[in-house]
Amino acid sequence: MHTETITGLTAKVLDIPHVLAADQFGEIVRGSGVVPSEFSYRKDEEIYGEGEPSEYLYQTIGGAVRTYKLLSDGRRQIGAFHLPGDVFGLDPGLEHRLTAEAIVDTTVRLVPRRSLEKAAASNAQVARNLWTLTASDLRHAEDHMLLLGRKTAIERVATFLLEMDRRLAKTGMMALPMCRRDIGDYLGLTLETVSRALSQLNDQGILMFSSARQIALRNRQRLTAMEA
Amino acid sequence: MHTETITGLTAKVLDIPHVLAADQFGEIVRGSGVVPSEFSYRKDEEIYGEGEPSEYLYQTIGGAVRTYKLLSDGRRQIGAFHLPGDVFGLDPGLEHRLTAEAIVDTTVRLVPRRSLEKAAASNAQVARNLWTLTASDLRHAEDHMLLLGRKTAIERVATFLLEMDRRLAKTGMMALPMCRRDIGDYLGLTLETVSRALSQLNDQGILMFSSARQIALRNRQRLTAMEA
DNA sequence: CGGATGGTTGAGCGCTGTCAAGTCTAGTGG
DNA sequence: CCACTAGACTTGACAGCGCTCAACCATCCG
Repeated sequence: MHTETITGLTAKVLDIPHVLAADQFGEIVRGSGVVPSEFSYRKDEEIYGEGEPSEYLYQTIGGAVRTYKLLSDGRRQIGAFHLPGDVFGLDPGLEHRLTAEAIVDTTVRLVPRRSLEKAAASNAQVARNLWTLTASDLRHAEDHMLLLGRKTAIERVATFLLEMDRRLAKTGMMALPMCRRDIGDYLGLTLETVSRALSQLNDQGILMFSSARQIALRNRQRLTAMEA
Repeated sequence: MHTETITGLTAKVLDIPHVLAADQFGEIVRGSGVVPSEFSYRKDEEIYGEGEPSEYLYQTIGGAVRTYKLLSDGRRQIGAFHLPGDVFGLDPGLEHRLTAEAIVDTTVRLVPRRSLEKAAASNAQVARNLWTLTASDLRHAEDHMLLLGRKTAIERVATFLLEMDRRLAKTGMMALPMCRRDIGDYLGLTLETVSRALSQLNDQGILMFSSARQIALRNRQRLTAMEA
């Protein structure tokens, strides 16, 4: 049964504050009467490209996804990381505005947009959930503009750590799926600057590495004070 | 009659590419059966504050509005400028996520959110228009994240000029309503850096000042090449 | 074991910020 | 009508944060 899986995810989604108060994807899927498919992507595989027709709405089940834009010379800005439970791919135009790639081997659930549009036309709750999902993305983007435009390197990294801690820390320890370059491209920094900031926080005892990507926050209060 | 005013605005709105293909505000208003009120604000007057309950949806009629976020020490990131025809204030949670202020003396049309919510519950077209408005904001925010995270100062200013030229140039000349500090806080730069970039573009013959805020682009092609 | 990928750290530089002085403009009152 | 003032803008000098380039180290996987 799907319900079991969906219910399992609901608890997870509730942990993600930027997805408001409910399992939007589950509600949308149930409201539209469509059975979602599952699909898997290998590490670094493209899920969809910027400019391609937007045909599906996705939910990450396992793994992690980055969505990004490129400048002509290759400079990259990652707009968001999509962790288990997160919904992505909802570009309510005809085309995707960012490229989506699997950061590690990733499984997603997906439903055709066409059936969502159809359901939204007659089911106000589905329409509202779709709107709320877009609004969540907007909220994140607004916060991220403040970070990119006005925060210093150490403040950006502090904000990033708190965001990831909130979203994927289970046992006080977080396992980052992305490399330093991805973090840099998310924060508008170089990978070296990210590395230096993390080392500095380690030296100050604010975090502890068990490996480069296994990080435990040891003092969230000081980190919160640093994010400005 | 309202229709006259609304029709007058429609032509204007069509000039703004990030508002898609229609006068969303007008359609929403008509679909909800509410008569919008008008209200005026003086230069630098606050329209709503971050964290306040979001009670109205606004459309700029005359003047200009900035929406921004602040860090605790006063650093400011302007998320968007709202020029005549633009809709703002649509934060689909309970609270506004940014502060809105009039940049110059400004007149807005406004409708209560409550009546929109009500209309959206039964009128799918109203719901879709609200969603589309939020999606337009998201698209702008995604583009702006790329600018803030990855573009150089001169590229940011070039992008800004092309955006403003597109949105408010009438006779090949644009009259900027905002000061250099506002531009800097929009582009993640200081006002001095903005001023230097504009001077440089002037020296290169890419633009021409008739006064500090009256600017004519003389070579859009070179400017487009500079925005990366 | 050896190579590849990812991460850390150092040295030096450059872009943009800071601080400051000077100019221009618009608005105000004499 | 003009002097005065305040705010906005420009420009210069200098400094510093974060980038570039480079070397080295760690980990993973064949």
